Amino acid sequence: MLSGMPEPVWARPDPGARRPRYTRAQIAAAALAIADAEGIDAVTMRRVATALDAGTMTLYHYVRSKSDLFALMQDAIMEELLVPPDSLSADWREALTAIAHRARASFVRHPWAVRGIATDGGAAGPHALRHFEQSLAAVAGTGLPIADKLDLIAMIDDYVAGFVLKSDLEPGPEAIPAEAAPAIAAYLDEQLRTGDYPHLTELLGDGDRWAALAGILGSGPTPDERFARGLRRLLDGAAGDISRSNAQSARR
Amino acid sequence: MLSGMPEPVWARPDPGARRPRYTRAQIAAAALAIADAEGIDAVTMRRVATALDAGTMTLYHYVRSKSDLFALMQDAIMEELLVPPDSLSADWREALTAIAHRARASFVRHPWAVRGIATDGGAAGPHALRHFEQSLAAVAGTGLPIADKLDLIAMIDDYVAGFVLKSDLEPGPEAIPAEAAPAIAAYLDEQLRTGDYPHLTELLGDGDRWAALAGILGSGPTPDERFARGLRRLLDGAAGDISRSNAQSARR
DNA sequence: CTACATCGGCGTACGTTGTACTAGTAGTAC
DNA sequence: GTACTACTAGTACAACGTACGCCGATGTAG
Repeated sequence: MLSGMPEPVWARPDPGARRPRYTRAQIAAAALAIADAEGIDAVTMRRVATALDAGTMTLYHYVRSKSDLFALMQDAIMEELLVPPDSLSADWREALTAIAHRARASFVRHPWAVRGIATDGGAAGPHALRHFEQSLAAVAGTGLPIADKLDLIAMIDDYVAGFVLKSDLEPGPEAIPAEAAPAIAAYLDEQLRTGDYPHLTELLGDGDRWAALAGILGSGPTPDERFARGLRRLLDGAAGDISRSNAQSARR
Repeated sequence: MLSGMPEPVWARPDPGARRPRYTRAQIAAAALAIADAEGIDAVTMRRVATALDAGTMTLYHYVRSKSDLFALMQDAIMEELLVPPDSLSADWREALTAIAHRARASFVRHPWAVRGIATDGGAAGPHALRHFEQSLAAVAGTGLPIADKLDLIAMIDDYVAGFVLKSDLEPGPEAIPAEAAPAIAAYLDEQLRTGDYPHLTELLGDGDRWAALAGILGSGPTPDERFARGLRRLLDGAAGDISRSNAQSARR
């Protein structure tokens, strides 16, 4: 992802060079503002150009393609996702927890960024580098061999991405339009009546399945609690491995 | 997601009704074949219609929109992701592990399915229901209260999605075209020279950063091992919670 | 068998998208 | 001033999703 770089190189301008009217950062910021305000689908080349008061094709002197622009936007998100450097705890669990929470918050604020991760390389831009550096700093105190450190970092990143994608962004039953609910309820009843879903049937009971579902979902822990709990479990597991690993290397 | 249903209701055809030439399942299968062979971007309404030997607009008698077709494709994936019913272990850890591994394999085979999760509701189609039922069966033996069961299930789903998205699908350094490598290496060197990346510098050393990076990535555990390890950690954490929970309820 | 009613099939067309091509313009160095 | 070149941008095109509306096949009624 060469294009993840902040600016095209022009430290020594060629003779007769003309100063660009925009920076890549400006363009990314404009695209980001549109995405935040109207959704990622509203980000078209024409739209971004208009927002910048430029001709559409002018953008193509700053980005190679639309996915290039997208990579720029991703990197801007990676900046937002950085933890203020001084606030990073020396304790690796606290530090990783802080990083994870901040990352989740950023991705929830910009849902398209999560979905785009697999499309473009995520580790390319300079701010992604910084994020990685922060993660390295966080796990520095674990005493783990380097491969295990990287593994731990990746695991946290994976967990955050998965949680946001599946738990935070996946539309819940509340997103179902009211007029569609009866049809879905009938469909659910029909499926359950087949007898192929014993556990689901037990879960939802015999009465108003719709109300039962809402009740169960409403009574459980909040997403925040669930996120924290899952993270704690991962860190617990890692801590176990770490103490085992340290005990082993001390024994040697 | 009303449209997740397998067929439009026409048990009692209207007088003079004509029998449809296709089923929604056939259309989904055709779209899926294209997606697998040429990528999700190759799935256009025209392309799918051509594959079915139909006019483009004919599809719109079976699906309301393209995203509707997409939902159908998603549900087809959910079918592939089901564990053969009899092979589900009674041990909750084994059962969840089997489900997770199968899910990962399916998503890796069909990368677009992961990315689409947040776009359309994931829990809508009939096969998604079955997947949920299987998960419920898997955690039946935990003795957990229902809310915690659901939490555990969601946690596994989240982990799988995150791992596939970030670790399996994210293009690694090997995806970088050879001609771009020197430029990126130079950029990396430049960034490191700023001194803002002490841990990263330590990690990559002073010599050929590119080779160092490749060496580290190559020496670590394989993705399969990493997936299994993370899963084990999650389950370890959950097992700890379970034994605590059981001890507490026994004490009462 | 004929006539009718109905709905599946699909050709045409429109607005929108990303972006290739190309010509023009304006800022900088001499 | 002159020349160079990078920046700017208009036009154009292929491909997309899909609204609209006609046609004809097909099952039912008589």
